[in-house]
Amino acid sequence: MEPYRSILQKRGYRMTPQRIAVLRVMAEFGRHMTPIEVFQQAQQELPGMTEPTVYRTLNFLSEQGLLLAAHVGSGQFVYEIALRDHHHLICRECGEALEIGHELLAQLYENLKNQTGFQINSMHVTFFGLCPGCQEKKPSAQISDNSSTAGQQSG
Amino acid sequence: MEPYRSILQKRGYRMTPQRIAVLRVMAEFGRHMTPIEVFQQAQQELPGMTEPTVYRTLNFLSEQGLLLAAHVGSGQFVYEIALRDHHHLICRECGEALEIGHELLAQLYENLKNQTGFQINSMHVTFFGLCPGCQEKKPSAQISDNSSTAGQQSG
DNA sequence: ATCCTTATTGCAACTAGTTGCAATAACTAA
DNA sequence: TTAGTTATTGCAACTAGTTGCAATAAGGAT
Ligand SMILES: [Mn+2]
Ligand SMILES: [Mn+2]
Ligand SMILES: [Zn+2]
Ligand SMILES: [Zn+2]
Repeated sequence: MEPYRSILQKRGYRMTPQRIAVLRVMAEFGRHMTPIEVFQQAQQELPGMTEPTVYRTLNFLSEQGLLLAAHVGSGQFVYEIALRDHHHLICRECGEALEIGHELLAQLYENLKNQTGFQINSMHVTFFGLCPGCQEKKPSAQISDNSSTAGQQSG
Repeated sequence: MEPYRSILQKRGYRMTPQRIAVLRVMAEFGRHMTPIEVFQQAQQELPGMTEPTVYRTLNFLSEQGLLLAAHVGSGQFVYEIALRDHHHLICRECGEALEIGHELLAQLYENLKNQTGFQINSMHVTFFGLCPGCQEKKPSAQISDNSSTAGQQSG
């Protein structure tokens, strides 16, 4: 926990029991968690803790790079402890999820840098589509109906 | 509006005054809008319309590919009429936003298909980073502090 | 050890978004 | 046209997430 403390202090922020509780929970579980889940767990670590503080803490720690945030599926926000840069592929049909390393996006980010000047640093992107299994079941609605007026599904 | 109607009907859904109102608003404004904005505008088109219906309609039309959804900045969901496939680059520092065509991501999606089998169809992805201007002001915190424990900011 | 500055919290009230369910009304088919 | 099926809506209650502000306490300095 002390490394986290020094990171924050160097930037003029403070380490608090509430932030420790959240970091502890995130480190212990090591997976995507909703704010509500974090709140429930953090309350066990630190009984007095309130909901607004959890939301603010999750947001703050994400900004500081200690946590990763992501939208998965139905627009719910989830968080996880930041250890390795990675991204996610999720099947719109069955929900199957796959984790991929950042290497696969490195070239894209470099191209974007060259063509737009933007230095992209999104290290936890979620892509949606169809998993191999669900592609078979669906007769690839690629060109058939959408083409005229509409584009494609959301991201 | 009739083309939209036939798209939905072919899939077993119905065109309603509420859906027409939302589509009208989205087509008229032609930009990213929050659900609340859409609600206020749609109410003018169709006075009786309620909030839950707007949320459900936005979600439904996104699933059907008639609208695009995206998360921009502070986790707020925005929608826009689906005309052309595109993505967004947003500066974390000053908020500057840039639109890019899908061609820039096509190669990535092809690589993902080859390496994972997933057929990605996210046609409205938002990437965060630093615009050219803000890169100068910030001494590129690339390696300096984050490296040991933490990863990078959220996406 | 004590004081001081101000980042951070808790509270309470608020806004945003979701859900179950009965009533409504598109569309289909006679 | 009319009747029937059921997708969709409105309502109301609910859950999720945000915000202003005064009270608290972390960490630097003495
Ligand atoms: Mn993840
Ligand atoms: Mn857009
Ligand atoms: Zn699948
Ligand atoms: Zn900028």
